[in-house]
Amino acid sequence: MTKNLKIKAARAAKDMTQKDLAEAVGVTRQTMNAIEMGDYNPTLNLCISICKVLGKTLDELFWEE
Amino acid sequence: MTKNLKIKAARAAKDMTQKDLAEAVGVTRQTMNAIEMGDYNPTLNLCISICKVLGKTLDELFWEE
DNA sequence: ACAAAAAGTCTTATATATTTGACATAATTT
DNA sequence: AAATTATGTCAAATATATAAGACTTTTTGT
Repeated sequence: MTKNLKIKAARAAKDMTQKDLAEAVGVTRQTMNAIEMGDYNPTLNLCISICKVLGKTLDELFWEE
Repeated sequence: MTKNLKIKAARAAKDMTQKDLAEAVGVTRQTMNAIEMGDYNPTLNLCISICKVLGKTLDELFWEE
């Protein structure tokens, strides 16, 4: 699996730390970190929560051509 | 959670049964059924596999406004 | 250069996605 | 109408996502 830089970028755009995002989404900092690092297979609901907090869509954050 | 009719429709468009789709995706028929029934929180990788088999995108199958 | 904050990594424990098998009902086919 | 196929559902077992805590490294700020 590959790093998810889109989340990192969207997070930066909102000036949020991994911890901030994790709390906003209701998940652990370690989980958020693992997702960004790409060694994780998150749950759809978690993906959707992340999207909503960051104001992005599933395709924008989790789809790769 | 609510029924995922988008998957059902995309599946119908390809003339695939739940079992067909499940096998193409490498998952159990029960799992596919549960996802369509909406009482499930599938994994991102599984969602992506479903999308690829059905020729759709994450937003098209799993995003709700 | 130092201090503090943020990010990355590991281990153990817990919650939950997914499997397997079996059975019931709905829909199709002959 | 009988037989076959597709769908829906349940219970028990297994695999894996996520939690919690501790520690290291990297980045940022002063």
